[in-house]
Formats: sequence, C-alpha cells, structure tokens
Amino acid sequence: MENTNKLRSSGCPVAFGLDIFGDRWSLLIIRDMMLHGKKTYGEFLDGGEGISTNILADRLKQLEAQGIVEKARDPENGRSYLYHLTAKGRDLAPVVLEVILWSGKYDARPVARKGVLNEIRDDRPGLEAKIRSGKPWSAT
Amino acid sequence: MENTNKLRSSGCPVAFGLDIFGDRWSLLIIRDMMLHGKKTYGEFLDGGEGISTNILADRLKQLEAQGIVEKARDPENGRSYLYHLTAKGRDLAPVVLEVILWSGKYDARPVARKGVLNEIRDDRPGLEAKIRSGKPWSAT
DNA sequence: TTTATAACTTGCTTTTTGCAAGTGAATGAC
DNA sequence: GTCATTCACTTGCAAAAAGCAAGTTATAAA
Repeated sequence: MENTNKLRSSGCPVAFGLDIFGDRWSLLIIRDMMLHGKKTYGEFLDGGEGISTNILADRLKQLEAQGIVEKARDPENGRSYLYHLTAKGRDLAPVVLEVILWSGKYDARPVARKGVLNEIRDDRPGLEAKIRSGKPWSAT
Repeated sequence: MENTNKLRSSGCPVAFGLDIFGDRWSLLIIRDMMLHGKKTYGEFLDGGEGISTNILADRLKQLEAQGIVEKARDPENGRSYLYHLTAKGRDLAPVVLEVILWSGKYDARPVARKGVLNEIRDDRPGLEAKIRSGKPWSAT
C-alpha cells in the first residue's frame, strides 16, 4: 500500500494537518463530500480533476483510517458503498471555505466557478452550520 | 525543473488553491515566514520537518512565480537573500490559522506545540492583523 | 590567500503517481 | 438460470516527483 501513514510532523499543528490532508487529492475528495453531496466511489472518480482509481482507493482508505470519512453499505444498492464525512471531517469546513475565499480573491480566470464563493460571502455562518449538521445537501 | 506549474484545476476554487500550495511543503514554508519570522534559505532548511535542499529551492521558485513570496538581497549580508510574504501570501493567514485550529482540536499527541494555537484562541483578529501588516515578528 | 558561509545545483535512488487492464461481487435483462 | 453490466476496487508497469549526498558559485571573514 502507498503512503503508510508516516507522520513526519515534529509537533507543529500545521504539519499535523498537512500529514493528514496535505496532498494533491484528499481535500478535493473532502470538498466533493462537503459541498457537492458526493457519496460513492464512482462519483468521486468523476470529480472533474481526474483522480486515478488506485489513488482514490488509497486516499479513501487513509481518510477512513484517520476518522475523517466513514464507509457504509448502500441499503438501496448492494454493490455500492456510501462514504460520508464524520464530525472530524466536517470540522474541516473552515479550512475549505478559507481556501475558496483566497482563491476567489486571486483566481482571475473567467472559468472560475464562483457559486460556493458567493454563498460563503452571502451567509457563511449558515453555510457552515449546514455543513456541520451532517445532513446531505449540495452547494449550488 | 520539477513541477512546472501544470494547472489541472477545472475552475474549482479549492483546486485552484491546492494547485498553488497543496503539496507537502509549500504551506510549511509559508508557515515559517508567517509565524516564525524565518527569512533565509538556511532558516527554511532547518524548518523542523527536514525538507531537502532541491525541493526547497524549487518551492521557493514556484511561490515566487505565484507572487506569494518575494526575494531580495540582504543589505547586511551580501551572500544572503531575504524572502518575505507578499500581501497575497499573507492573505493565506486564515487558511493556516484554520489548519492550526483543526489540528489543535484533533492532535492528541502530548508533544503537540500549542503556542500559536493559544494565541489564535486568545486574540485571533489581533494575530491576523499582525500577520497582514507584513511587519516582521515571530509567534511564541 | 585560505577558510568558511550561504544559496543553491547536479546526479542518482527511492517513493509516489498515473494509466490501463483486470477481478469479483451484486444486479438487471432476457 | 445465464449473460451482460454496474460498481468498487486491485494489479502491473511506466513516468513523475521526492529524497539524499556531493558539488558549485559567490561573497565574506580570518
């Protein structure tokens, strides 16, 4: 297996966080669950950025091991699993939202999708509360 | 050269940010400048986590190319350079602070350094203002 | 003028990513 | 019941990135 949890972190809280979600993909998977209502392996694969299947499998395994996501059988489809964020994962909402705000300020590309950005600006506490509630929903 | 700026990001602001600082090291370098008053190549090398010299050189180059850091000659030492964060870099303060808060909540290790964490909890607006001012200082 | 410091660069090995094809269990169509 | 399909992965291999150690260049200090 790849990346077998070697904490290099030295006690610094920034390094602690990055050891868990500081790679190219973890936070994008978290974003998909947090803001886009995605739940299944197949949905994550179609995430827009093109993660490859073995990396996705690895990251989900690690996020699960870290207690950030949980995996359950889909009661309506026996060959499918449903992933969802734990409270620990949902608590990453402020990190994700701050990244979005920063990018909103500095991403000059016309293609940039500003949907969630506007939602944050409009009612950040409401959005955070929605995310932290853990109830399924999807950002615009 | 490594990592020659291939934006894979699809318009999503989360992906945009991660393309710039979403690797194992960039945010740690930014942290060193933002919270620990580090300025020189040599200081970054001793950053506690053991970045290797070629990677450090590459990341500094990229961060500079992204307008997040600036490099200037040290007026007091002709063989040294001083790196500092631009406003764009200092605007990452909320991201860094949110990572610290999250880790403060979930890092159970007794070695975890809680200095900055307490400072955030004590007076976050003041700390952010200090960082955004761009004046040199160093967290406890 | 020799030694040391500071900031890198280079070459090589190891690890991680990425891509394509394959596997196995659970449906669904006939 | 069987056969193709869907879904969630796994496997094998090539390419890219990271890590390590040694070397280079430009000051500066002794």
